[in-house]
Parts: sequence; C-alpha cells; structure tokens
Amino acid sequence: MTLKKLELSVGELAQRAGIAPSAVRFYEDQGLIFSRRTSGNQRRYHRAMLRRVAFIRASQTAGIPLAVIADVLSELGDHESPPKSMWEAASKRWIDDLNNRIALLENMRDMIGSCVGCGCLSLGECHLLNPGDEMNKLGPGPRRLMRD
Amino acid sequence: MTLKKLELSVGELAQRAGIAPSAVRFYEDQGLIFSRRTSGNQRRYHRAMLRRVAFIRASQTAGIPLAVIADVLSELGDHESPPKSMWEAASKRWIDDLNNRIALLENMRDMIGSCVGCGCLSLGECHLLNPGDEMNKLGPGPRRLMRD
DNA sequence: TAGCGAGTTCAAGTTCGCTTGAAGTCGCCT
DNA sequence: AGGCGACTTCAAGCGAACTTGAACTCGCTA
Repeated sequence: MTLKKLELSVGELAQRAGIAPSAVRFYEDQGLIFSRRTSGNQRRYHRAMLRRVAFIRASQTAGIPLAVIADVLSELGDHESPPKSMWEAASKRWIDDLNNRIALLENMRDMIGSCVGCGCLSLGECHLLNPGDEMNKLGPGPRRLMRD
Repeated sequence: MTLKKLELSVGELAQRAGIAPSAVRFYEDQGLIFSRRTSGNQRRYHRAMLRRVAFIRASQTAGIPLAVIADVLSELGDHESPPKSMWEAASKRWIDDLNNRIALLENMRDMIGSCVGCGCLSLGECHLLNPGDEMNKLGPGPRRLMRD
C-alpha cells in the first residue's frame, strides 16, 4: 500500500535501527551519520543511514570505539560512492585489529582452559597468572582494549 | 643479595604489576585485591596479589568488566586454597563468554573481508550492512559487548 | 633526629557512550 | 483551525575505570 519512504525521521530511524532516538542524535553530533533538515528544522535521514547505523553497531559489537568508527566513516565521506581504495584501507585496519583481538581472546580462553581445577590463584604454577609479562604488555593503560 | 620480599607496598605492587598506584588502591576499594595494614596504616600486599592483579589485567584485556572479575574473585575468596569446584565454575563462565566474543569478532572480520572493495556503505548488496537483523539482535543496548 | 620520598584519605575531575529532563516547536490528522 | 504526539536544543546526569589534587602522615636513610 504505502510506498517505501526514502527519508526517515529521528524516531523512525531509531526504531528501524533498534536504538534510541537520543542515540541517533548523539551519533549525528559525533559525525557518524548526517541528515538534512526540514523547513521546520527537523532531521530527515536518507535510508542509507540505516546501513550506516548497522555498520556502527556491528563495529561497536566488535569493541571498536566510536571515535575510530567516526574516523573511518569520515574518510569514506558523505558522498554516495566512496573511493574504493579508502574502503580497502579501512577494511584492512578493521581486520588487523579484529585479528589481534581474536588472538588475545583465544589466548585467554586457552589459558583459562588449562587452568581448570589447578587452583592457581593461590598456587604458583599457572601460566595464566604467570604469563611472563605477555599480558602486562598487552593491556597496560586504563580500559584500552585496542587501538594504536 | 637482598632476599625476596613477601610483602609489597602500594608503589612496589604497582610497579611490578605495571599499573599506577592509584589503580592498585582502586582495585582494593573494589574488593579485587586486599592487604594488611602496618601500624602506621600503610598497605602491605602479599606477593600473591601480583598474580591476582595479573589475572585482573588479563581478564580486562579480554573485555570482562571489573564487576564480573570481582564477582568471580570474591567467590574464590580471600583464603589461600580456593575450592576447586568454584574455580571450575568461574572458568566455565569465562570460557563461554570468550567463545561468544571470539565468534562475534570472527563474523565481523569475515564480513568485512568479503566487503573489501564493494563500496557497500552506499550500495545495497553488502551482507555486513544488511545482516538480516543478526547484528541488531546481538548488540542492541549501549556498549553491551557482553554479559547475561 | 631531621628530612624527604612514599604513603594515607577524600573529593573532584576525565573519557566514553549515551540517557534524562526542561522548555519550547513542528507537522500531520480530523 | 486545533490538538497532540513527535520533534527541537541544551544542560546535566550516569556508570565504568581510573587519575589528579589537597592536605596530611610514615618510615627509612644520612
């Protein structure tokens, strides 16, 4: 019946993307998405923003901070057809990062697995708890799970 | 020459664990580690706390929030020989969680890999950006990368 | 025993990723 | 034309994980 809208209000985008309207505005403030305004100053989002939000959420799920997502997204630009080379570079960045994070988690998991039942928190022979500085090097600062 | 100390001050523990003294105190406030006090009210940590801090940092690196770490650690208790069954349960919890997170990251990576060069942020055929609700289901709330 | 680097507490500040609230405006349906 | 739900901005608040600063005390060394 109704024909497919190509512009969405904040509330519509929010609902269809599965996030709160406040989050949509927040993302726009942060330069992650953009909109045009109606004569009455209301936001109107192109349907493409749905995909952009999906990309943002997916990236977040992988633990990538908004600032980094914004960075990649801004390199992609506001235009409709982003340069392929840019997207390739961004993808490489993502993948390298994801691979690092996956490796870390796998190490954790395997170490914990080998720990089961050893009671190692009070004994001395666990290689999770005596990792020879490996872990210390990897996560020194505050909540820096990733990035540079 | 000097014999191995079995108690460490805040600063010593901090340095040897590779974190700031303020972080050490913070962890103690949060019940992640504990100490005895000297007659002059200064903290003295048992060497075992080094391992505990290593464990905390390792867990954090895997993206596990302090509250959860504290939870597991408190179940393990302050005593020297934690019940094996408890440690097994905790390990299972960790491993399940890690496996979930690893799967998520691998999906992300593979999707991005298959995206290289497709320019999909503006085109319509990318399965990263049109994941059929998969991703939306997985990461709906704010920064909830994990937990329950 | 004096000095001073390291320790103490407590309150406030910081970043991230939003949410909430107040005060007011828009736009669509009847 | 009126009504009311959805929109607007701006400021403040929140929880996690710490850091910073002020004001003061300890404890080891010379």
